[in-house]
Amino acid sequence: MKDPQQHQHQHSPEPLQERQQLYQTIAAIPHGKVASYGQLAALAGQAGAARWVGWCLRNLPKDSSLPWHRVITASGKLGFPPATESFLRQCEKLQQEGIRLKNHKVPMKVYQWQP
DNA sequence: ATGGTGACTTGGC
DNA sequence: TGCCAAGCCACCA
Repeated sequence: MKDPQQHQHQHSPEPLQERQQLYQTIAAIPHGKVASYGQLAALAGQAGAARWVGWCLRNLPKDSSLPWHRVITASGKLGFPPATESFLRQCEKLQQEGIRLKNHKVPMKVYQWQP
């Protein structure tokens, strides 16, 4: 095709289903393990959409029981700035699962989920 | 349509 | 090890 952009009719996309796929992937992270945003995006069929994963978690329903605390950055840092309420909540939940943070970071070599 | 923002990632210094 | 610039994705003003 000469001009593919003109042929994108993209009628009703279904981001819902893609989000469900992501939720399912996050729910599969075992207790005591963590996964990175990018890793989860790829596993959910959305490679390269790490920021989208962050957005989904940000907009997670309040009543959701998803283990959001097991999702961290690829470098082992948490998604929140240190000393924030959310940061502390996540810290506690991780520690409850036996995950100890070193200098505000999770030792990925040890705790990263490897499906 | 365009530019800015964020619970990101990767590659180079 | 750590900071920065680009690249990426979805959303919003």
